[in-house]
Amino acid sequence: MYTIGDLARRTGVKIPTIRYYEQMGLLAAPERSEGNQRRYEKRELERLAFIRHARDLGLSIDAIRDLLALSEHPERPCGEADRIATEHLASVREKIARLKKLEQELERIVACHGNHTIGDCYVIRALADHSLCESEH
Amino acid sequence: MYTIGDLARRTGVKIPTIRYYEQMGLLAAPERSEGNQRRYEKRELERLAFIRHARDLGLSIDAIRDLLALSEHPERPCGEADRIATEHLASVREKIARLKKLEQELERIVACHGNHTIGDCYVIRALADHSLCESEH
DNA sequence: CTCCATAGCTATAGCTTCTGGAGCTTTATA
DNA sequence: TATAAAGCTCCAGAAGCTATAGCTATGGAG
Repeated sequence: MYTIGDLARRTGVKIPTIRYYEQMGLLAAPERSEGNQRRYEKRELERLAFIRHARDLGLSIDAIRDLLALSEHPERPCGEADRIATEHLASVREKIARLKKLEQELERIVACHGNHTIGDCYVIRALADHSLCESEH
Repeated sequence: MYTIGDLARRTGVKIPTIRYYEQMGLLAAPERSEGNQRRYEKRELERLAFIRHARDLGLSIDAIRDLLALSEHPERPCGEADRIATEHLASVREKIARLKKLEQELERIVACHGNHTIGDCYVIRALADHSLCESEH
């Protein structure tokens, strides 16, 4: 039996976050002690570790809920799990692409290196005038 | 004189967002018509375009507030503006690095291609067992 | 057995950056 | 002048937590 604090220490998920996951339906409401404190089994520790890992990978709460539901049916085909992960990979790649464009634009903007005045600072002028940008963003 | 709708059309910032920026102190409360509707000058249109552009580049509301304050003093040195932009560039680069790690991990995870069952699906197993990961994240 | 620190409880609010809706008023146009 | 489009304020919600207040339970020492 684990207390909520045990779970927090073992998974690195903060206590209020564990309670929040319970509220969000990622974790079932666990048994309680006589004094109304949550008491968890090993299964729930593993489930929380799964959630933590998926969150670290950037999956949404909704996607995780779906994956957890799928994982309860080991005999079913895994196409759906694959679809969720693949879609997420695509969204990660999109984010990377977007950020790289920003990176380029920012590199150009900071080229002024702060050694003159605001009045002719490229940072300020570039922000004020979109047409100074090289690409869309 | 522009209405709030004119500003929205010209900058691509939605009307509730313009009002939100006013609340957040990025835009000063503008003049009002006799019927209490907001009426803007060209200056404010330009200011909003600046904000829009900076948001597109991913700068926070706070950073933008600082940059706007700086831009009111063209005679001052621009080191501070440069610092804000440079810091932001660094944070963009960090995000890119983190996302690339995620991308790699997800690529490995989706390699199972959904052609078997949940029970031996690599997506599910990888999420359940962090030790299957190659790098930290 | 009592005391105390630590840990847990609930409920609620706050963060960030908007977005949307309800219910009403103003403005512009025909 | 009638009416449609656009504006107003206020409030709630989305995501994923985090923090606080005010209280109770637990576990070990003396």
